[in-house]
Amino acid sequence: MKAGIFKTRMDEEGLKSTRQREEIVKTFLKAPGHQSLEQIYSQVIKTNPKIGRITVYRTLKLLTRLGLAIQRKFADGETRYELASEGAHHDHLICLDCGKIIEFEDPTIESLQARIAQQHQFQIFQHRMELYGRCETCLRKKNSRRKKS
Amino acid sequence: MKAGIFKTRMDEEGLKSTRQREEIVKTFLKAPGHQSLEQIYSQVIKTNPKIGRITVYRTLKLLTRLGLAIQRKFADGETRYELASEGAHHDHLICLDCGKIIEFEDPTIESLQARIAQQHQFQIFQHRMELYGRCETCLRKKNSRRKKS
DNA sequence: TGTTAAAATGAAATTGAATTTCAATTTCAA
DNA sequence: TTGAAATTGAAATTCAATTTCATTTTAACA
Repeated sequence: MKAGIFKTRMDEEGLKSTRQREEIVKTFLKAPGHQSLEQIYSQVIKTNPKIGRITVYRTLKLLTRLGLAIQRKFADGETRYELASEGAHHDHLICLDCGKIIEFEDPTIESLQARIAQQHQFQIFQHRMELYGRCETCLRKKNSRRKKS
Repeated sequence: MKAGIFKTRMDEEGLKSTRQREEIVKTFLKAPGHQSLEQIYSQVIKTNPKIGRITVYRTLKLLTRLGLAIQRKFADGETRYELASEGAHHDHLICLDCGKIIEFEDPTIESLQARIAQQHQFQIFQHRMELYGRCETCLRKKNSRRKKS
């Protein structure tokens, strides 16, 4: 997503573009991934310490409403936001040691969904799949530590 | 799970069995499924209005620690508890209209997990898969309503 | 059976994330 | 430039969940 789309969508909704919103959006775009509200906020105040946490909350919520951001809640409870454009529909691998979040897409999930839906006569709108474990880096670290001790 | 196991596990941990705990556990066992803290609490006070919400919270947390209950957080944000014994590893279908939660197990999820893990060199400990949509009953209701209007 | 240390209870206070309120400020269309 | 409408941000509020702490209960032991 380019910053321009944000302004266009704002216009469409009759909303106003402010300095604060522009800075928050710019910060959000600069560091993609799955950022928590606190992470975004702490980045924003580096540029402009006058912007309040409240405005960051509101702006991210606004981006979500406009369809430009997606809100995610993983098992750790923290609310995170990611760019809506980052791949149509992906799921997540989460490292329980370092917190790294990796996106993945797997075509077989779709057919799996379809089968489950049919079995239970459900109409599926969306899904959530998260795999929790240990990433390659943390796995190596742990193994080398074990050898030493 | 039988109520007896609870006492045995309590003994093992050096914990004390109290009237309140017994009533909370009995209530929890009586209505299996995926109950929210509030649902359990409102059932408990029907039997004994003197039991506080705090004790219900603590007891469910205790059951989780003992491995007898499992805590779940779905997209609606409410914390729910289910019996640990209800099938080793299952996932959930959630109706967005009526809130009904259906459990399912699918063997292909395991192989899917294994493939993703290998691709990303992850070691998977656990997963979470939730399908959100509309259940058969609500689907029928919606269709019949549409025909009438 | 009585005593007592350890554990549990429950009311109130606290926490922490997120939201609402409201007066002051800013934006933008006319 | 002006003014209505929207936005901002501090403070207050909400809401679930947790912690604190004085009181009560439990169960092990004398």
